[in-house]
Amino acid sequence: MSSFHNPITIIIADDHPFYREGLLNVLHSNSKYRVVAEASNGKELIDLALEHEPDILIVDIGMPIMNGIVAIKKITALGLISRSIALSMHSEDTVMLQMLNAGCMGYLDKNTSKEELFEAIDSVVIHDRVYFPASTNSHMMELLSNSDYRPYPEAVIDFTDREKEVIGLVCRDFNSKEIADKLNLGHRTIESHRARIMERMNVKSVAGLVAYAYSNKIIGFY
Amino acid sequence: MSSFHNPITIIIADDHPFYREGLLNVLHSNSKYRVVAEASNGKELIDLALEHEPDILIVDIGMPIMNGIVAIKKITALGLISRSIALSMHSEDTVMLQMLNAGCMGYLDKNTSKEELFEAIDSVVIHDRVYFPASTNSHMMELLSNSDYRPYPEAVIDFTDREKEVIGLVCRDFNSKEIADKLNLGHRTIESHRARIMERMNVKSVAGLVAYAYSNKIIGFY
DNA sequence: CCAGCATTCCGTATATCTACTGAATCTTCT
DNA sequence: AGAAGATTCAGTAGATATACGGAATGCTGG
Repeated sequence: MSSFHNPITIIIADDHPFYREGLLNVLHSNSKYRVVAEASNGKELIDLALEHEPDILIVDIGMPIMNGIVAIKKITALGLISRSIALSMHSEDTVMLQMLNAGCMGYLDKNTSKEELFEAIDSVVIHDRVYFPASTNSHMMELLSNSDYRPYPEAVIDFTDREKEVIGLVCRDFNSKEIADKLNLGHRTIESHRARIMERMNVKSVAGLVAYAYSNKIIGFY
Repeated sequence: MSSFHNPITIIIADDHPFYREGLLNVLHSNSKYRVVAEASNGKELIDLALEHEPDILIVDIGMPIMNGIVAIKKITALGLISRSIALSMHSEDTVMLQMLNAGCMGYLDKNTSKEELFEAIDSVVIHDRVYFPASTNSHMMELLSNSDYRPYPEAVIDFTDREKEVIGLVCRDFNSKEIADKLNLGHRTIESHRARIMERMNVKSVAGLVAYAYSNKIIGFY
């Protein structure tokens, strides 16, 4: 059903050169695979994906400029490449759900093994099947069956500049009045922004807002 | 003044095998350096440091089980090794300050270059001088001179089990009453915990609490 | 056994946030 | 010019959180 090159062509995307080096090394050790390009952020990834049209993208979620989920979303939206595997740091289940929404077919913890990586690639490219590591899968099932669990709504929300500014200041422990003074605005305005942000994030309180911001790498980690 | 082996002996610590692989590769390419061990978490790092007593530790901050800062702190507390370089994801200045407290002599962004890594190692090991990348340094200066900036108090706070439990639930957007129900406690008890946690974190509100928890990887990222 | 700490609980008062609305500018895009 | 969205501001009410101070219980290591 699925057609692909031989060797399987791959683009890897990660903002850490050493991690890319490691990935590259591992993939290079197996002649079944060929890495045709490397990207260090989401924008680069889009350009390179358009240029090379590889069989699969192996994409780090947390990248500067444009994160992996947004990039994958845009690429799949272009109808270009339907196969990608996301790499994430902490097997965050919310991220996993976002990814599925974005159109990813596989998910790997960043501290995965060589064997699992190969298995994931083969599953997605050759067998055209989604791949999730057994461990995280069961963990997610558990979470999904837990009524307390409330996944974040969309894959990635495009917050406006002002919203991102407010999010950043909230995360830095400033209250509405302090933020208002800082931005020369009324505190009610800030509260409007906060309410709107929380509504869009689908969280109930400032705690959720900050957690969401960190989980989704919206803030620059001052 | 500073004595060291030839080649310079190194232990690297990172929870991601591929990142380790990349680091290893880069260091292996230069005969001046020799990696004598690899750790995938802070506890392992401590054991290996005791065993090998290398010239320098290159340590990722964000690792499971025990993070890099705690590990370095414990190792330096043992008077064993005084030289280490911390690797961090996002050039977070709060982390940088924590690291200095812990006794680190160098700091590198995880997406640093091969050249900068070598420069950092040589600076710390050979010249016995602290190393900070020019970019982050100026940025930090700017932050330090900014009256709004309030660094976190200690390097790492040992929160009690209950506190960590509460921190986790707060980060998951539950309010005091919900947490109380979940733990079968009074909501005032939870508020006491929150107050105590915030006091120790030296933050003013939930926002600061959650931000601190994420920045310091206290929570398990559910 | 005692000191120290973790854990639990609470009253009062104030600060801050959140919900629910509604609405006036301003920019941007078509 | 008109539509859509971003940004700004605000009233009212109620929910939550925070400050400040105090206290009882239980466990643990010296």
